[in-house]
Amino acid sequence: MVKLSTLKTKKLKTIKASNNKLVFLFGPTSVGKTKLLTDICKDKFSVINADSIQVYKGLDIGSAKVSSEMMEKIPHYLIDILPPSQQFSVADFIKRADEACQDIYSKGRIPIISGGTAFYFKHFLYGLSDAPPTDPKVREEIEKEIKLNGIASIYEALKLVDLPSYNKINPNDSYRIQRAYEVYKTCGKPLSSFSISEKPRNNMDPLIIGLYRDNEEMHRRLRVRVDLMMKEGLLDEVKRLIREGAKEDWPGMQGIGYREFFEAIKSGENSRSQTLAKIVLDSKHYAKRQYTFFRSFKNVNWMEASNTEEIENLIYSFIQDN
RNA sequence: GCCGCUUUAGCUCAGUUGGUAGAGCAAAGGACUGAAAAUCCUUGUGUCCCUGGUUCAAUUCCUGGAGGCGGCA
Repeated sequence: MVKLSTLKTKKLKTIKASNNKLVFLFGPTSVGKTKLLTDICKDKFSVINADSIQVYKGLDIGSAKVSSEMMEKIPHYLIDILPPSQQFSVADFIKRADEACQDIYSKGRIPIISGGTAFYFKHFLYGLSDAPPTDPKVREEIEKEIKLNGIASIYEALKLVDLPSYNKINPNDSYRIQRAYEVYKTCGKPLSSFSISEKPRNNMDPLIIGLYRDNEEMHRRLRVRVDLMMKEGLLDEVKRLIREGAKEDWPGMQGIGYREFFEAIKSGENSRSQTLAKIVLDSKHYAKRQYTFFRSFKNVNWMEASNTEEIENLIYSFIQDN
């Protein structure tokens, strides 16, 4: 880990033309990103984590975080930066990833952004709209309102102030209804009046690599991985977190491999093997959603994940090509 | 061996007072504007266990058989 605090005092230089190359490495959970990174030349690259759960301290086994040996070999950024009780957002990701890139370039290295959170990749590349960030007070108010009158009433309220969003968002999608309504309540402008750029930020020149594997193979890997997590002591990790005060609604606890234990405690009747099966199932569903999102990205070099040599060649020819 | 219940989608089960059937889960596909490991959308033909019978028509009623579960021996 590299400390970023010193960077804050420095003014961030605009990225030079020569300092605009970086690698995106993404793919669904368990496809083999971490394994691949261990094979890549240590001297030229530093890794920026783009995984919304691995940013949290103490969530090691369940999030399949890279080992500390691995982090010593290749510098890693955006890992273990927050306690799991604290909210992290795309905006935080972009800000810190930008800082990390500056630091990496200043050391003559090239950043590899690696992870499975498609939302982070998308907005790291294209940026965010000018819509206001979440105001916890406003969100709390809206949540109260939902409890009182139901999400349908918020949806109807949205119709009056932001018809395009109302039409776009499904009435059951409480998450997006809340966000759209929140934007209006915060700044008085509809969410639909803000747009996202279609061009990469900062003159960025990314090599975009998407990893995939055969479906059967993915399912096999997921099962093996969850078994391995148990052997490595996932249960003890969860017990430790609960002892330390972890609550179901902590942001970090919505991660797969953690939330299932809270579900099990709640229902009171799930056996160990049922909980494990649920973790595997949730992971499969997640991997599927990740594929769907990543597949919508443009200019992706889709590579079979076991094809290590070809992927390395691709990366090396990219950084040599000036 | 006898008695009762049961056999319908990959799984758990509804249902058809006789006109060839539908939920949940799974599976497959999709969306994604500061919580994204989140949130949400779309997609259901399956010898209705087998065999005869009654009927214009049987997955449904009746006979016989097979599998499962329970009880009594």
